[in-house]
Amino acid sequence: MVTEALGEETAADLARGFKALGDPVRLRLLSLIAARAGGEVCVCDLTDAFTLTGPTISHHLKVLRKAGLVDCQRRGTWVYYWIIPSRMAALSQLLDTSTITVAATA
Amino acid sequence: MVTEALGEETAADLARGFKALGDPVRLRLLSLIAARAGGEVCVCDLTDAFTLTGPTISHHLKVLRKAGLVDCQRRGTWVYYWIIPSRMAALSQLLDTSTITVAATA
DNA sequence: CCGCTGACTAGACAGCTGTCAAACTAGACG
DNA sequence: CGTCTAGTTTGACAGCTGTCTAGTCAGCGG
Repeated sequence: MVTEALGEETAADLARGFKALGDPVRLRLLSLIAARAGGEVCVCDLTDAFTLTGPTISHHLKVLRKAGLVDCQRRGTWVYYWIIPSRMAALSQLLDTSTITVAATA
Repeated sequence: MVTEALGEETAADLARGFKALGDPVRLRLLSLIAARAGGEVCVCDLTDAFTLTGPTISHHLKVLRKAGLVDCQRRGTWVYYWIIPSRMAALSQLLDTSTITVAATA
C-alpha cells in the first residue's frame, strides 16, 4: 500500500481495475489465461470451462479489456486473449503492505 | 498471478475482496488509513476528507470490514479503524505477475 | 455464392450498489 | 437524568451489473 493518500483521479482509475477483478468469473478467466503456458488462450477454451453462455463470457472479457487487464486479437476463426502484466503489477503494488509496514515502523 | 487455475470457492472469496476495493471512495479510505503513521484512524478524520455524508462513509467502512480488509474498535466516543495486512497481502500476491512470468518462461 | 462455426452485440430483466435524510445507539459531561 | 457529539442503522431511490435469448458479423470450406 502506498505511503501517501491517493488523489481522486488516481483512485478512480485504480478502482476501475479492482472493480473488474471483483467478480469470481472474471477472476477465474484471468487465472485460466495466466496459467496457460503460451500466455494466450482462445475464447472457446475459456467458454468450455464455465457453465455460462457464450455472450456472458464475452461480456466479462469485455469488462477485463476495458479495465486494461487483458488484450485480444483475432486470428482466423478464433480470438485469443492474453494478460497485460504491467497493469496487474500496478494494482498488485498498491496492495503491497510491506511498503507501509516499513514506513510505519521507520 | 497464480500458476494454477482458481477453484470456484477460492475465486468467490478473493472476488469479495477485490469487489470491496473496486470503489474510489473505499480505495481512498484505505490509503488514508494505511498512510497514517500509527496505523489507526478515527472515523471523524476520514469523514472530513470527503464531501460525502457520514452514513455513506460508514457504509463504505462496513463494506471494507465485511471484506476482511480492515477492522475497528470503539474507544470512548471515537471509533478507530486499521488495515489487516495479511488480507491485503493475499490479494496482492494473486496479482503478482512475476510468478507466472517465471513459470511461463521456464 | 451458401452454409457452417466462433465470437460479439442488442435488448430485456432481476438483483445489487452508492447515496442521502431521518432515526437510532453509545459515551462523555454536567 | 438530560443533552451533546460521534457513529451506525434503516428505508428509499436512481443507476449499475450479471445473466440470458435472439440476432449479427467474420472467416472457413465447399
